[in-house]
Amino acid sequence: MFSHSEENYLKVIHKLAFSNSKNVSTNLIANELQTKASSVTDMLKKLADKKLVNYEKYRGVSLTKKGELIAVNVVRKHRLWEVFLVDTLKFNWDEVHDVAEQLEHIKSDQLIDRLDTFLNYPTIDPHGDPIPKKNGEIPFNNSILLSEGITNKIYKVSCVKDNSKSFLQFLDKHEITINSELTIVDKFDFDDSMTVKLIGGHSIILSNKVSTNVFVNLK
Amino acid sequence: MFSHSEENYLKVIHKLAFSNSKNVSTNLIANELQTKASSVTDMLKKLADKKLVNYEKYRGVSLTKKGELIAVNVVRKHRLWEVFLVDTLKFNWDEVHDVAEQLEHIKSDQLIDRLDTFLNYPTIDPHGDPIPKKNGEIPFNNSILLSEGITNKIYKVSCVKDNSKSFLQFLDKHEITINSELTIVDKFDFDDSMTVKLIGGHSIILSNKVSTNVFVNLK
DNA sequence: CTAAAAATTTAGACTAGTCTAAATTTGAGA
DNA sequence: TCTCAAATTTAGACTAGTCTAAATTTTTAG
Repeated sequence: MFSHSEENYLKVIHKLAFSNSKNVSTNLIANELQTKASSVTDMLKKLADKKLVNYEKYRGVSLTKKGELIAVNVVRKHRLWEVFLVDTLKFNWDEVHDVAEQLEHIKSDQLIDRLDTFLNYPTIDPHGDPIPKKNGEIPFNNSILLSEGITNKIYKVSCVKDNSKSFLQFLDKHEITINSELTIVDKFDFDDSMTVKLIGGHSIILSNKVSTNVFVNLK
Repeated sequence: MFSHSEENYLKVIHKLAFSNSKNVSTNLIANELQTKASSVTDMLKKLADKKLVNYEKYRGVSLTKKGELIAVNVVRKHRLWEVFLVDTLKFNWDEVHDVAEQLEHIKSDQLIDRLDTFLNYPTIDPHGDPIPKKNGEIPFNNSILLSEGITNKIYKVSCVKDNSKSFLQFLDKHEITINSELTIVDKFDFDDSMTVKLIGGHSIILSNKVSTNVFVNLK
C-alpha cells in the first residue's frame, strides 16, 4: 500500500496534469502541497522507483497508468466522502474539504463500495465535480465557464472550480449553488464583469474572478 | 494535536489499565501493540514529557487526567464508527474492527458530533461495549460473565469480550448475538462447560473459553 | 550567443517512530 | 539475602518525510 504522503503527491500531480499540461513541474507541485521544491524532488524519485510516475530530472513528471489509477481512486474516495458529509451528516459545502482530506486515505475497498451503495451511487460531489467510477473512469462534463456564456440564455450552475471556504461562502451569501439557474443580463468589457439574474430571484454583478470559477450548462 | 501512534499508545494503556491493574507494564503494552519493549519505553518518555502519562522508570505507567481524556475520546470515536459501519453501511460485526482502527484517528469534533446525532446517540457499539459520552464519562454496565450465571434463569447477552473475527463468527454460526436471550440448562464442573438453550431456539454446549467471553444480564 | 535569473537537484541535517543488541534494574526462589 | 532470570532501559542505527543552503541545469532577455 501507499502512504498518505505518496497518495497526496499522486493526487496533486493528477490535478495539475488535468488543469495544466500533461507534464507537471516540481515547483507547481511544491506550491500546491505547501512544501519545498527539494522535498518534491525527493518524493518524485521515490514515486519513480515505484513506477508510479515518469520522471526525468529537470523535466517534470507525469503519472504512469498505475499512478493514475491510484490518484483517481483517492479522488473518488474524497468526493464520495464529501457527498456523505453534506447529504448524510448535513455539513455545509464549505466545511467538508479538510475532513475529506483525511477520510480519503482510509484503506478499505469494502468501506468505499458500501458507502457508494449507501449514497446511491452519486455521480457528482457537493461542488459539482464528477465522482470517478470504480474502474477509474471519470464521467465527462461538457460545462463551460460562466465567463464564456452569452447574454439572454438560461444556464444552470453545474460545478464550482474554486473550493475555498471564502468563495463558497460568497456564493452562499448570494444564493448561488449547484443547479441554480440564471441568465447573463449584461457583460462589461471594461473589467470582464457581468450582471446575472437568478431565475425567479435577484440580480447581481459578478466579477471576472467569480465568473471564471463557476461552470454552467445551457438549459 | 496528537499522532496516530500516540493515540494508539494512550488507547492501549487505557484498555490495559481497565482490565488489569491501574499501573501498566512496558511488556504488556508492547504485546498489545505488537511492537518491541524498547519502542514502548521511547514512547512512554515522550508521553510523559507531554504530561499524558505518569511514568517512572521500571515502574510502569498510568494515564494522567489529560491522557485519560484523549484515550477515552479515541475509544468513543472507534465505537461510534463501528455503529455506523454496522447500522448504516451494513457491515457484519466481525468486519468492522480494522476499519474503525483507522477511522478513530480522523480529527474533527464536528464530524463526531454529527455522526453521533445521525446515529441517534447510541449507547453501545455492535459488540455491546458502552460508548463513552462526549465528556469522557463511560456508562456503567452491571453485566456478569455468562460463566458466572446460574441455571434456570433467563439471561440476555449484553456484550462480547473477545472481538476477534473467529470468535464473532463462531457466535454468528450458533445464532448468538447481542440481545439474544438464553438460559443455562446445565453446568459441568469437569471442564467448566455448560449447556445453554436459546429462548425459542436450539440448545448448545459452550466451552469455558466461550462463556468467559460473553457478558449477560439477568432478564 | 551569452549572462543572469529562475527552476531544480544535491548534500547534509533533523524529527518521529521503530528496531537490535547490550546494559541495567527488578524481584522471585533457594 | 543472594543469585539469576525476566523485565526494562539505553545506545546506536535505520526509514520516511521534511528542511536549508549550496550546486547545477534550464530558460530568458538582451
